[in-house]
Amino acid sequence: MCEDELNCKEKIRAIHDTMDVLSGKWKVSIIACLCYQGMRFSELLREVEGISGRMLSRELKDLEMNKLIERTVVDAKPVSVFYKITDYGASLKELTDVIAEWGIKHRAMITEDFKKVTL
Amino acid sequence: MCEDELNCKEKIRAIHDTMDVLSGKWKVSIIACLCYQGMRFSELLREVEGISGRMLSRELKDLEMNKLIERTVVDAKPVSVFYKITDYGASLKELTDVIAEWGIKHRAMITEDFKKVTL
DNA sequence: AAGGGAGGTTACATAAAGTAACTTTGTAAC
DNA sequence: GTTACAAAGTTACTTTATGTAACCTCCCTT
Repeated sequence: MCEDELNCKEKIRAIHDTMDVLSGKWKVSIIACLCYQGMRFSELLREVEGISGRMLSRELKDLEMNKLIERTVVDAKPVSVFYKITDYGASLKELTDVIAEWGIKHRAMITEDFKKVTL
Repeated sequence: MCEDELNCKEKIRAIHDTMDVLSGKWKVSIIACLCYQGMRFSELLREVEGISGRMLSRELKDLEMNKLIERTVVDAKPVSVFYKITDYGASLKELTDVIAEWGIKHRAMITEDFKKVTL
């Protein structure tokens, strides 16, 4: 499956397929976070800055349905819930890396522009 | 700037930075499309399946404001408007490639699963 | 002069996301 | 023993984003 063979419409269909699974502004972040290590609901809430409990709850359900993450209820004294990436979910790591890399370059560029304007 | 040095929060911030620019479900597709070749409004409308004129118009404005694409009015007999990717926008090509590649693998997997269920 | 394409915009309707308060179970603090 | 607080959500309500359809102007063809 050579990427160069893709024509424009095929590529756009493939992009839509990915976007359907990763819809919304939080899923990529959650996946990236769980690629570092599995963690609990409240830990995710702290790591994924800005997300609300309501959205995190929904997004985790979606991701679980798509078999990208796994939910385990840990029967400890105060019951806790552990989320971890599946092998399939881990196949998105390259995607999160590339997105993060661009974000870093972009921030650097914006910061440069800002300096120029204020000099 | 080595990606391995990124901790979880830094990576998530970088992802948010990218997502802010690429917000909504159409921008990645539009960028991918214009990475193939510049084209007119009506051509984009045909290539990016499912998008409405209203959304295409908005998304193109956003992308132009972020200097990812360039808008040129061609003073032909019926005036036409040409959109092309900027050098900066072209820096997103790898991102669109990776997203498209995952979409292809994902579709293949879904199709496999479907076969198993219906056998 | 009627119809159609190009490049949009406007008004209205629905879906997704954000905010804040509330629940339940359990543990620790006063 | 009764606040008080954490975990993991849910519910009700508000705001924003997206979708649908009709409409507009300019020019061209039939």
